[in-house]
Amino acid sequence: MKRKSAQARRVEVLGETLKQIREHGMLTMRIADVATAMDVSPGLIIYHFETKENLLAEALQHAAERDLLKLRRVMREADSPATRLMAALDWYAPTGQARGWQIWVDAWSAALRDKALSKVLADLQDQWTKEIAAVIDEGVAAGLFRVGDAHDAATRITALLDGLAVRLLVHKGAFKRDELRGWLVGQVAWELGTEESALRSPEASSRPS
Amino acid sequence: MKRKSAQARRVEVLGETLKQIREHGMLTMRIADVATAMDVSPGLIIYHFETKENLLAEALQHAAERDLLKLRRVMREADSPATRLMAALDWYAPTGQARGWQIWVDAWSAALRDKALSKVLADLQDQWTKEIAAVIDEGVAAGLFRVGDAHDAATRITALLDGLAVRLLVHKGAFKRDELRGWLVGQVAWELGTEESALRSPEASSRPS
DNA sequence: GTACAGACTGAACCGTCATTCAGTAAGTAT
DNA sequence: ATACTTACTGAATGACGGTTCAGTCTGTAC
Repeated sequence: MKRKSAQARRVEVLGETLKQIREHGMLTMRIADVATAMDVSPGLIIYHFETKENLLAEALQHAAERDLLKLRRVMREADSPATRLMAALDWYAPTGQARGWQIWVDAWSAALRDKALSKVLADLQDQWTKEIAAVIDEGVAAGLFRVGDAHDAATRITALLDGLAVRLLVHKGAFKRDELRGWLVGQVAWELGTEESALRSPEASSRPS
Repeated sequence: MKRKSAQARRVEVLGETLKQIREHGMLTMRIADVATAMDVSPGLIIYHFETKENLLAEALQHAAERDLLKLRRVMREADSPATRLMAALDWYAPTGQARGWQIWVDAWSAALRDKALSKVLADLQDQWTKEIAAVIDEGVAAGLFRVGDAHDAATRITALLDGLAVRLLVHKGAFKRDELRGWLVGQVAWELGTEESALRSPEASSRPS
């Protein structure tokens, strides 16, 4: 078998662990499955992570960091506050089988009884909200948005998205994905005192002339 | 030991199961603990419910029915559409240790991999949304509210509440409980085209003269 | 090439439950 | 009283799966 540096192996294990969490759930996922999928022995996982609990915590942390990096990349690619904001929300919103979302719902539940996980989630939420609040502030500074408190508005907007996402996960037929999109646009327009047309689609506002 | 009718015993077991779920989580809760708490043998639980999976599904169903009854009772006690709506939302909102909420977050997570649970949750969500939509319609008929689609508005309002509740569960210090209340009032006022003062507090609108 | 560190194996171990089952006893009908 | 149903016991069972550990192997340093 191939040998790898501890660092590289750990990252590899974390990735496979996240896959297994998505497939089998955070608590019901088995170390043996992670090992099998990597064509490696169960002992190796414990060798690198000590305990399953530890593995899960590090996997979540890893996923959180990955998501935050991705969020920043997504936002960097848009060129105005309005498009940046919508790009972030569109990425956050559940799409397809909502791969990413399942992990966070599992995590919410597990975090109810695990302080370490709870900390990871709280930090993630804070970062997310701050990123969104920053774009809003940017829009306010540019005279595009009007808002009482950017951080509060960011909290409400992302909370609405969380709530709608969960509904869709639990009950696929509750509403359509583009209804969700439309509601989100309406909410943002209201929160930020701007025109829906400025948010409606990436194209619409990236060609303002 | 006391013998009871199967019916009575089942209800008793379901109640204790819900307590154990709140304390230890849906998946990690043990049948032995339910039995011990009831001063009864583990075999009894299986005797009445066949399997743990079955027990959990029935417990959730039981909780859902309990909550719906409670919701209707809460709403019946208020006397105008505005107070009825806010009474429902206030009861739904997480308070104190958010006892009720933990179960539903666990359930969301478990439902990702279990069709039976998923069905229970989907039905519960539908019922909830319909109840809220009905009050909104009532308000519209009375000329108090103005809204595009009552069911959609109800979905958005309850989704926002779900999202905010989860945030509070995960990160207690994210915001204050009365901030949540305030945001909710603002959202409802906007959705329904009414005055915040009509919703602000139960007293305010139950003494309209 | 020799030595060493540290990645890795995989079989065995062991605690933890859900579930089984043979038996007991409390109600009920006759 | 007698027979019968059905709630209930509690010790045994068996599967599952995280963790251990003694030993192997591989890359690297000298």
